[in-house]
Amino acid sequence: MPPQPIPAVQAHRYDWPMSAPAPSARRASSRGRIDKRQAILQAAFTVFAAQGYELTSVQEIAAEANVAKATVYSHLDDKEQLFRQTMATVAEAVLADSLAAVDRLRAVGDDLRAVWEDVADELVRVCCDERARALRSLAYAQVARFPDLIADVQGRTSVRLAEALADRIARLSLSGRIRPADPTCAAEQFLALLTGPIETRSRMGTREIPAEELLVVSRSAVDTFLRAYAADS
Amino acid sequence: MPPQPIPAVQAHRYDWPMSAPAPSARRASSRGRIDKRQAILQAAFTVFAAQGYELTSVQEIAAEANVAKATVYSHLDDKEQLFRQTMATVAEAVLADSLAAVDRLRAVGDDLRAVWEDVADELVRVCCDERARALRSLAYAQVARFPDLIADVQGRTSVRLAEALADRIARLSLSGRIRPADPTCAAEQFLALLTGPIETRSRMGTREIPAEELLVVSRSAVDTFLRAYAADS
Amino acid sequence: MPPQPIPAVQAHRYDWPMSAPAPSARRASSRGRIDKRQAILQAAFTVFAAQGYELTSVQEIAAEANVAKATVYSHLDDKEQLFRQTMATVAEAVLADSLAAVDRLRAVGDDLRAVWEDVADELVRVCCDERARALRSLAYAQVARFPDLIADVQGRTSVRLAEALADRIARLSLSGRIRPADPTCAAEQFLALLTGPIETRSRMGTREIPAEELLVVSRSAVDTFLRAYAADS
Amino acid sequence: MPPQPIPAVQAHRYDWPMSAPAPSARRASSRGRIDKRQAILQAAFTVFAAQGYELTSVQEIAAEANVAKATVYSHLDDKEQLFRQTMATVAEAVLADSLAAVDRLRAVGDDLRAVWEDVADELVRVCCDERARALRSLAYAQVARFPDLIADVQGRTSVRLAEALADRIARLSLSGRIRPADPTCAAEQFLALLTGPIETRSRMGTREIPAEELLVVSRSAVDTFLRAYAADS
DNA sequence: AATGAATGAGCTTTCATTCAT
DNA sequence: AATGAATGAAAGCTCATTCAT
Repeated sequence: MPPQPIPAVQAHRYDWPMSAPAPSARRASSRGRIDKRQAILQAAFTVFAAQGYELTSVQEIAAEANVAKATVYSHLDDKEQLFRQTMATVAEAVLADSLAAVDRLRAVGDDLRAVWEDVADELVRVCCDERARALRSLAYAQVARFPDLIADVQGRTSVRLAEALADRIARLSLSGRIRPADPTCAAEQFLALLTGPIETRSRMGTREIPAEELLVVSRSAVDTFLRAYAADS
Repeated sequence: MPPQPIPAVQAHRYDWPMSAPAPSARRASSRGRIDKRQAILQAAFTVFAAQGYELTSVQEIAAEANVAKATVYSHLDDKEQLFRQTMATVAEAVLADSLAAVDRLRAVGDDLRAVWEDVADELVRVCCDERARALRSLAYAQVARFPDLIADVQGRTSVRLAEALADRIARLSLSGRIRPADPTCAAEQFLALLTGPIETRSRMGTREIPAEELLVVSRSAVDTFLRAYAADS
Repeated sequence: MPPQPIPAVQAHRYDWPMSAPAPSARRASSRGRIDKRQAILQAAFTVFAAQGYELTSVQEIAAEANVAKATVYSHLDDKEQLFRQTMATVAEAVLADSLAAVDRLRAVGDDLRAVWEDVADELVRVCCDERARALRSLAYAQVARFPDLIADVQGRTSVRLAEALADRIARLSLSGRIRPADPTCAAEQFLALLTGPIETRSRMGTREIPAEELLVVSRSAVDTFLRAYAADS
Repeated sequence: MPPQPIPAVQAHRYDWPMSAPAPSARRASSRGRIDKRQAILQAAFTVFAAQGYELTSVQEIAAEANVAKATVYSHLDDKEQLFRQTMATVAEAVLADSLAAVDRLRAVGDDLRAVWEDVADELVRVCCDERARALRSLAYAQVARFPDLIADVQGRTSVRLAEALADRIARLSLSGRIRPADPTCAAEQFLALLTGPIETRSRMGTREIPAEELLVVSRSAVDTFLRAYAADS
């Protein structure tokens, strides 16, 4: 009888691009080791996202990554480090996508509303993304166990996102498209108008939000935001 | 040597009023049993709030409630029910406070802004309340384990709160103080403007928000809300 | 929430006649107490028989007897005494029935075989009786826990039955119907021929033996017994 | 201070030969694992036999096998499987011995009685064997908890033994040494004549039967059996 | 470097038993 | 006498982690 035949977890699998070093820079064996570490981290996020931190055993992660349990420990110190590394890696990836959405505000044409709607739609897409939702959910869930982790994850995501958005708003303010106001506060409110209703309506990810409902939320957010912050034309 | 000398948990203690039946309605012994059940639920919330569901052992709850572990099991079926009952009870209490805040919108005087600021301040107080924060946090954290619980808790708190708020907004709309708009959407946005920034700034409750910062958030929320929804005077 | 609402056990219920004292000999209240003790013992045997000693909780017995758990303890010292008393009481009842069957050998007519077949059938009936089977089964099952109990139960049943049977055989031997042989040994063998195959075929009571199969066993036992022990006519 | 200093169980220790695979067929490490599994099963039988299923804790089995409790669980799924595997393994071993005894009937010389006495003595030896007794006793005792186990154990022991014996009787019948009769019934009765009195006299294993008493039982069984079944010479 | 095997520590849950009313 | 309530003690089981191969 094989000792622990853990079945593979039924869940989304998350693969993300790594900032891969140049292939020639490292020997093949070293490369293989990095690949395995990579595989373990991805497996870890897949399983953590599906089951949460506590309900996930290291055994399950090892099975998902097709390695032995001890191999996981040879790459990451313990379950805590495994979790932290996983979260950091995913947070980085989510942030990149979010920033890309905000960057669309760098080129604002005549139609101010159109651009904001575009950004809002894109951010909604990122917010509803399984990966982003799982990331937030995991971070929130572990506040009691790893109180510092939340700052870390939020620092890498919401905060930097809000800052980037505030930058755009400041520029729009200078160019007279947005009325004079604290850009940080405005950015914070825009994100709140967008994500707040979505979190509520999705019941923290346990309910699927229909596309048209998402659109309503997105449009309403932009509408309220522009009513409050658009410069009087 | 007592076998399990669990030290008392260092944490806030939460006592909430129960909808107490008339004292004469029950015999003393029955009353005593209810009191003990009450004590167990309060102890449970105290410890759960401080440590989270998984890190909390039933033993610790028993110690906090000054009863034997088996006594806990004689009142609540198992750890899961203990958690659910605790959450339900606290959610009810939080909801009552929130609704009281919103009720202030029933009597709106000349100064529309003044009333909304009053409501906002009161809701912020409830939002930053340790008890409410812990409730949300615990619910979020257990999405993976008890997916239905989140709907239950949100149903008893955010959703009913938003409905009550929407009712007020609808009346204000009819009386011409708020411009015609979907009251549900408006209520949802008002709450998002209030709680979103607070959750972010408090780092999900791991950081204390200074009073003046809270005031800024509250005032900004009202300002944006009224800019977007106040009837053109 | 009532603490332990144990559902009644789905099982045969065993009521047996008690050697009732004369009604006038005791006060009514005392009579009630005896009745309750009686009810507890019967309930105990019902539940023990259905579930075995270990899987039966005192709570279940109390529920079956419609009394509180503590009441059981006020009548019987502890679970062990409860079990022993129950077993002794039932053993007495079973023995009475068995002895009645053997008594039919007191009046042997011309047809020796007919009488033995009658006795065999009657004993088979007692052997397959749920009550007798449960008694043996419970005693066997607790050899490890109560090693002396088995002697007690066997002493009150098989041994005294074998003795009674040996008495009859001795008389038949004297009267020339049975060949000279050790009556004890003969009695023992007759019972073995009867009960051995039945225990095996019933898989210790887990399988129902069809009536015709029982008849075969019974007839075969008598046949073999008479071939070995009937006097040469 | 070790937390669980379980003392070793005072009891017979049962080692039985395993159908060992060729040593070269497996790697040393795998061999080691099998050895340990073997040790655990033997320890389990030792402790189960001494204390019964319910009074035996997995902890005690682990101690007897000189492994940690968790190691037991890594080899066998849970206490139930541990018990079933143990019983199956021992049943197989007991059966082998019993069949060997019956095989002596393949070569019947002139003296029919002598062969049967030889077989009877050998079977009595197997029946009184601590190991066989414990096996039956454990199976009987767990009828309530594992109703199917009894069929399994009896299937592997009594039933197959009776069949083998019936085969021999059939051949003896064909060769005219045993009178024409149902061989199955005859086999069943022979075993009943042998084991019935022994179980009764040994008080289900709680009393040691003196050697001369065993001889009486054995001789009487053969005598009665041959009187009933030997062909008229 | 990778892994099979083993383990220490801990947690949930049950239950016989006692005690105050 | 009867009972609701409370509890001490123990058992089954899991899992993160280590170590020899």
